[in-house]
Amino acid sequence: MSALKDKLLLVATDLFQTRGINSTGVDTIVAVAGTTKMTLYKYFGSKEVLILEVLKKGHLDFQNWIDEKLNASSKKPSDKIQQLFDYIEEWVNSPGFTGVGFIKASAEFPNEENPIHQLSSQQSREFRQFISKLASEASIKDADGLALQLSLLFEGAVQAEQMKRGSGAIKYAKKAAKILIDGAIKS
Amino acid sequence: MSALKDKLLLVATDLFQTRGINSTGVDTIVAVAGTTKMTLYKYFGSKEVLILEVLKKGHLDFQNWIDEKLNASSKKPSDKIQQLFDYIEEWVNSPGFTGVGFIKASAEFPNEENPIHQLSSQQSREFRQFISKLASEASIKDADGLALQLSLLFEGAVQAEQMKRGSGAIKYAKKAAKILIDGAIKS
DNA sequence: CAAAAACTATACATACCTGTATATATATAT
DNA sequence: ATATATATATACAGGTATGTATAGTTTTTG
Repeated sequence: MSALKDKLLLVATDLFQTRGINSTGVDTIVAVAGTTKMTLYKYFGSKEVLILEVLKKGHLDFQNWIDEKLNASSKKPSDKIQQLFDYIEEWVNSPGFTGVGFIKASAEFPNEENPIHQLSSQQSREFRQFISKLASEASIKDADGLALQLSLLFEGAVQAEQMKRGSGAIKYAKKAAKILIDGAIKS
Repeated sequence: MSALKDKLLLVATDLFQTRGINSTGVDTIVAVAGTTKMTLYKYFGSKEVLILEVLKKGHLDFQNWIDEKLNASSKKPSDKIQQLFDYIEEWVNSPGFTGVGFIKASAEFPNEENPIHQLSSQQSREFRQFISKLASEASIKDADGLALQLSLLFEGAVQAEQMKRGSGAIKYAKKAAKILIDGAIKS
């Protein structure tokens, strides 16, 4: 991967999150990245492609990070699901955190036929399936149901944290998650 | 209130939710409303004012609707908080539902100094305080904590429902809410 | 009926957007 | 050292956005 392409992805990720996707022009992106439009359009054929790649990279980075954390800390499935929100909290509170791409993207592109909306929707679904797999491995009966509930807490908390940093939303989401997980295990 | 102003607010509300705020031009709004830009700019001095008024009306309408429902069904505080998500479900599943304004608006205007973001943030806070008051009247100890958790579920579920209609998110949010409320009552 | 208010029709100024065309400079590699 | 790939600089085409200016029409009201 070229250094400039990487830089463009990094800058675009930050600007999209802090200023919004539609409100960020390609001129701004290349200016901040220290390059020109010609280069941007060489690596990404259009702004839409750039947005899609930003979303893909963000999702992949998060998935890899959380996967690594969970595997490093414990091998027991029942521990993993319990620790999920601990790591989400750590991730949200990390300095570089600017939000979750697919949550904002789906709000800015509500049309279901739009490729950006479709990718966002798919990533949300993938994350839910990831939680469901954790729940399933922890022998929880209604794994899909619990996964949906936990993903609601996750998306709600990230939303709240984006709306106002340091809102404490994650802390209470974590507590709620524990209650829901414990309830799902017993039943 | 003028009939045309009302129509403009109605049309703008729908278009903002279904196509996004930034993606909806004033030309489109006046065309659908069957009037002209001159009229729009007479009632609303700018697009920003229109957006703010759309948000205010949407929030007020929802608050009035849910307030009325809760007061009509029961006078017992402990019933009210339990029924909150029943009515939210009814509201989300109603035909006219197109989403929650302040959730999308805060995503499209992430800058905390933007008046639209500030109003969205305030409305989210107001709704949380409304839940907190319900919880408090139902003699729940950590009313603020529970309110935050329920609002996360609410925002997450609406987000999910906006992302994909008929996702069943509300149903599971309701179940989760019940668990969290019961847990908060006992402790 | 006549005056005032409300509304329409249309053109336009200004700014910004994405995407491209053209020409030039700078590394890198054989 | 010279060809090739990579990046820059800049201008511009075509579209769309918000907001305004001007003039004419309809509706309401006294």
